Amino acid sequence: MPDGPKVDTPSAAESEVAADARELTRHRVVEAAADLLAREGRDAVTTRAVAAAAGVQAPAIYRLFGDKDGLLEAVAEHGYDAFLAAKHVDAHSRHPVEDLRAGWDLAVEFGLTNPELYALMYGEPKRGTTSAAFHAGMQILVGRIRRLAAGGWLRVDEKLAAALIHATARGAVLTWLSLPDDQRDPALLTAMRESMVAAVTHEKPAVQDAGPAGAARTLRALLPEQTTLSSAEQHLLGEWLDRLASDG
Amino acid sequence: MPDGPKVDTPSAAESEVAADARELTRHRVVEAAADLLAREGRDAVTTRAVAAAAGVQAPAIYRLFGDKDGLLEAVAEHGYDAFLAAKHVDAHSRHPVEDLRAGWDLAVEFGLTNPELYALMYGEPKRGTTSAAFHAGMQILVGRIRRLAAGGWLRVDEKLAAALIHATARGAVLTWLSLPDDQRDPALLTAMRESMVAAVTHEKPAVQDAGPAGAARTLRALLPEQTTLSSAEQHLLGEWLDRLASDG
DNA sequence: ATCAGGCATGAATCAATGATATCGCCAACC
DNA sequence: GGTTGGCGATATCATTGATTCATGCCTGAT
Repeated sequence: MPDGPKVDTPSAAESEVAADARELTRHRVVEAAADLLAREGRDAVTTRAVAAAAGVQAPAIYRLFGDKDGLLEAVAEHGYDAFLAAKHVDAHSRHPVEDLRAGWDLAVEFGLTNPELYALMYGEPKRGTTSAAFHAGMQILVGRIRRLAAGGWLRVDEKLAAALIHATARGAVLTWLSLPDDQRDPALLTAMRESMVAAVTHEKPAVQDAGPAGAARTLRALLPEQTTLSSAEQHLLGEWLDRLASDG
Repeated sequence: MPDGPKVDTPSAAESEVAADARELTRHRVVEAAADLLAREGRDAVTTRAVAAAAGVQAPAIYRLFGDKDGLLEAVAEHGYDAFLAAKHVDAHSRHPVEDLRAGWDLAVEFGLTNPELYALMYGEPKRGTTSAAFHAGMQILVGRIRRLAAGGWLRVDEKLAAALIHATARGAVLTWLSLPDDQRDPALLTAMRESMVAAVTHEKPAVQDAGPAGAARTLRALLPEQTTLSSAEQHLLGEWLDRLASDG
């Protein structure tokens, strides 16, 4: 059973130049594989073809990535990073809902720009759970969702919002890529996006006043309507909300 | 170059019993492959394993289906037909929009019930264009869309509606299957469905009144900023807010 | 400066798999 | 009854993922 790619262990006496060389060949192999994938499709990405394109021997791939799946994983991560680096995302926009749209568009654009890579990452369901690139992509959205929530725009749970954003983007991209060129209607993408925005956000923020105090005031007023907390919990919650409301 | 599966040609002199026998073995092979796929996953579906399970020789598969892709295509079509036959869809319901919901639910249920098969059919984008099962699945929705259009419920183009329905279902299923069991929230499916309904039809969405959930979500996101409560109080408050936020 | 050890290199190699070739038999058609 | 065509069966080829093994180099210690 292979231990996976060798990594620097604290006890290992490994020179830095060797580690650098290793990182260099690793990068070369990943780029060769990514190029092969984008240029000739997934079936062209064989260990032999990658090794030949990168100028290394076949066993080197297994030393570097453990197995072919490890290589593909590295390719996915590299492709995603490269795309994000090229787009230099501007973190803040005027409106959090606009940020949401921009984030969704970005995810979709990644799929449309790198169809083979996207199919690799999000085609087979099983890969989703373990992929590092999967979480990396989600993480970008989490920050925007948090700001939506802070502004009182979020219509649903944060986790549900993340799932909705991802699912709509995934369906939009895969469906788009499935369609022949002459049937690809850009309206599909905008419709999916706006549908997602409507599902995830309110038209008006649920809280008028900004900051924790404002949110606490709003929740305090609506507290009698809730049915999930016990009366004791509700009572204590009410006191805390009063303190928070008077804090600002 | 294989001509694909042999079919009855008008000029061919082929006895009916031979054709029946052919159909029988064909069916047996398809079922063996489908069983293998559902039971042991896609990687277990090798030509040898299928041939052994069906009690035929490996070359028989190629005589019947042309190549492995033809076999998988047949498996997809068979699986879809079998699912629809088992559900005996009632064609007409009281309301065309309800029909739309039912059709979407059906498509999603198919995916959740046959994850491996669904990944086979809708995982890789390229397969979508040529697959017969792909069009068969779409065709069922087209009828319902037509009735929506006849009733004046359709908000968008019929083709766009079909694409939207398919894309939302595809994203919902693949995302659902990607999530580990403990993170699968049924609300994702209903939210995706209602989002689709809102995008496709004129039915006005049930305006869920704000309620405490929205304010709870807002306060939850802003909780780290508050300075009034102790960390223990904040922790417990966070848990309550999570419960309130996911209530709506 | 010398030497021991580990690690990468390079070739060969294994096992699994998709896909065919070939041969013979049996049944159906003329 | 002869012939043709399809099917069963065995063997086989080519590709590909993955591994083994011996060799040699380079690092780091003595």
